Amino acid sequence: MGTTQLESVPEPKYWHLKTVIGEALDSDFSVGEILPNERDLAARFGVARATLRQALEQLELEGRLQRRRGVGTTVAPPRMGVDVSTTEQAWPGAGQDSWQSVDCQTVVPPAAVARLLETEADEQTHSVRRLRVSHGQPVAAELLYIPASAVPELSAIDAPSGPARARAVLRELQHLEFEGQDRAVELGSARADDAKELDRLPGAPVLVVTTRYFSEGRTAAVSVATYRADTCRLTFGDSGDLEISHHDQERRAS
Amino acid sequence: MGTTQLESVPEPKYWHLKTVIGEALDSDFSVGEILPNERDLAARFGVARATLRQALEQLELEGRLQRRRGVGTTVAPPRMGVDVSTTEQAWPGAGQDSWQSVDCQTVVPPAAVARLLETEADEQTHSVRRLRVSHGQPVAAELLYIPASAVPELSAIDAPSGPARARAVLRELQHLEFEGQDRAVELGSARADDAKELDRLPGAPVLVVTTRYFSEGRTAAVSVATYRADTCRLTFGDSGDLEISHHDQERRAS
DNA sequence: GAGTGGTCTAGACCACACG
DNA sequence: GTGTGGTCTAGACCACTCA
Repeated sequence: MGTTQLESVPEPKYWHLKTVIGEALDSDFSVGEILPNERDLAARFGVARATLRQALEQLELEGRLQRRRGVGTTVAPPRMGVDVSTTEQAWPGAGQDSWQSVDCQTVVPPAAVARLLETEADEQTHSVRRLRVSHGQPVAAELLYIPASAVPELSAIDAPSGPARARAVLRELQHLEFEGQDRAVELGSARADDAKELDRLPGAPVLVVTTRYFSEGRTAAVSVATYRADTCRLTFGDSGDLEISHHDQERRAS
Repeated sequence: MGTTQLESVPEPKYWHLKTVIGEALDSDFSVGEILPNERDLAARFGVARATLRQALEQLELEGRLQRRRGVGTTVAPPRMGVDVSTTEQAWPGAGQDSWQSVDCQTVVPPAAVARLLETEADEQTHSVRRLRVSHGQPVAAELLYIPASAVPELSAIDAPSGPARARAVLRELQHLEFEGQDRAVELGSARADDAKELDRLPGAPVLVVTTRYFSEGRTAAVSVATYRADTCRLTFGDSGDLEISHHDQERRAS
């Protein structure tokens, strides 16, 4: 009787909110503009703050919003394309590769890395910390693991740690014969140390790029690079100028 | 007096929980095993259910848990490696490429896709829907856009829609000269239609792979493929057997 | 119908940035 | 200090799966 339309599958409020706000971002806001605070927005839409936050979280995940504690919520610029192509086959640190070395230590790698390196679980590796900056922003933090046995000359390097040692280690790497590399991308959440380098909170979504470097028939190095998922689009090949946002997709006609 | 240790930066409860549960998963649970329900777990750890859920969400995001409404929470198997390398340069649908065609329609593409295709905003395109299945599970849903003007022969195909038309369209594509492709990966959230194909809830995190196909000096096709971020690790090159989980990384000695 | 995860509420307090 | 987003609580109800 009263129900003219049967809401067979009621859409969650936060999903509907996300759509509404997303459309508002397209039409009424420009990049960098600040949104009303969460309490006001929640009141305006007649929902609890937690529900409003669920919608904002999704929009942030899609790279459309940027939220900073103590500051506010702003409209994010389009994601920047970051080249991670494997076409330029070379050791990390070769030439000018947009990474800056931060530190180097000697550590026993985590089990997963040891497995990739095909070393004993407790074998020592050099661990180089690097940071990738693009357009003035940190976009990725990397840990590069090199088995001590792969480059014995490294034991001769003076500095026990620090950026100087990191650069020296990378320099030694170039002397090995490069036989290829291997890459994988998956979703992860930022560890505390990575989050700090990337200016994000721990647990922030990141794209984890794992690279294996081969030399002399074995795995000579493994790199685990965590890219900010909110601000980065990883590009392979010459698609650096590619300009697409997933949210721009719409439902096609049914 | 009473405070022997100053908790300078108290770790969020959900973060600590995530760590504790993560360790428990490694030591006390095996793949496929079901966890206690959320209400019991929350009570056991002495936190609100919302807080417990925040921890579980993170673990699910990292591919360590699988939650299904009405069923329960289970320990997820390691992510499967899905090859998306660009080394095998060819048109989509060529040979046996692990995709199955589902449907084909004639639509005006979303603005972002039109931009990639370098077509007018309202130009018609063929839109092929494909599904990728790996190890018996759907891992990706794709929409492939081909400007009507790029392959005029397509207007002669009989079927107005359906898988038969999809296959016919792909067959026509093979006749064009292949000049290269372009790929980008970014984080997104599943649209309602993709979520349904992937057996996930709308908004679930996905890895969006955008590919441009070039022919005769122009963009002849654009593919937008959304991969389940929880179950997939995208591999480039011959790293299909790569076995790493990000969570396996640990803090290195400071 | 019982049990599960998913959504939602209306509060509270905390950590942080900035003037 | 004030205002922001981040965390947390203790409930409630809903949608789904399965016996």
